[in-house]
Amino acid sequence: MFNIEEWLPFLLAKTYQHTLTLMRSALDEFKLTPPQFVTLAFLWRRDGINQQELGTLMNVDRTTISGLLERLERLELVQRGQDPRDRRSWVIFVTKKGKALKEKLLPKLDRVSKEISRTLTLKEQETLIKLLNKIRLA
Amino acid sequence: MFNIEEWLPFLLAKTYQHTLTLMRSALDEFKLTPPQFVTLAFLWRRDGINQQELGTLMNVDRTTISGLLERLERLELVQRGQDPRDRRSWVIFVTKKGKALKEKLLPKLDRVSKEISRTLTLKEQETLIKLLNKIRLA
DNA sequence: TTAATATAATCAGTACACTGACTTTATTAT
DNA sequence: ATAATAAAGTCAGTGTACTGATTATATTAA
Repeated sequence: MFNIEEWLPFLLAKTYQHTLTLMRSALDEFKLTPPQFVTLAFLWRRDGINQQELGTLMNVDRTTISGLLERLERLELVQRGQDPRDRRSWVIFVTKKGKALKEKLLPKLDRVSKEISRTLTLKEQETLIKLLNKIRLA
Repeated sequence: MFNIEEWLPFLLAKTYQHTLTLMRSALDEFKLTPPQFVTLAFLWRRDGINQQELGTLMNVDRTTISGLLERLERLELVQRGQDPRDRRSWVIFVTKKGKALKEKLLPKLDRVSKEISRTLTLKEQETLIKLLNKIRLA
């Protein structure tokens, strides 16, 4: 018998929604959304790439990246400049303001993942990450 | 050091997106979206409830349920009728057409969850479901 | 009973996330 | 060198998912 509540896609959807709620309250004071934070987190590591490359790293559609960066630019956290070697693409840079957020945001977001998995033992947390990674990289 | 790719919320987001892609191709021929299917699956079990109750079961916001049902009604898969005992609420019914989909959809969707977790052993699949459930019901 | 509160649903507005069409610039093939 | 193709990004349109405001109906308290 099919039980939707034990169906993997449903469980993933709901646990993900739950993390979104926690992230939103953590990010609220910064006027940032969860996907905007994730985008920043990728750019902190890999500055100066183009939208295509960023989308590939993040597993996000090109049109979605477009909008995300537009909003991050409006917040003055990133800046897009022309790539002299390929005039089709933008090169994305994190601004000083965007870099300054790093120290404040990381501890907050660390707490989010602890909060989500607070009912799991440390070993279970590791297992969960391992299994999700196995699916993701399949 | 913070590594976004091993961060639980990110992993949940990406595995969930992956399941959405698989679901979309499974549901394509039925002109149904993943959340629309989930809604139907809940209604197959619990017909005649109102939007509030459905939202609670599904963990979905009241306004989201509103839109989902409007689209399912447009597809003639559900129908909303007045509740004589409380004129504020609708009572939701699955139509004959909506019930008929059950036999066709369930096997398709069963295959989706198998496909997602095809790189996991059976034991790992059980573990994953157990851990996600633990988070969800926390 | 009337007034204050609460509840069910909708509406307006914002942000993802995707598809498909389009523009601009690069690359490749003839 | 030109034509065909591909790639980077944007735009329009649809569907979630949310917040906050509003409407209509119920419930509760004075």
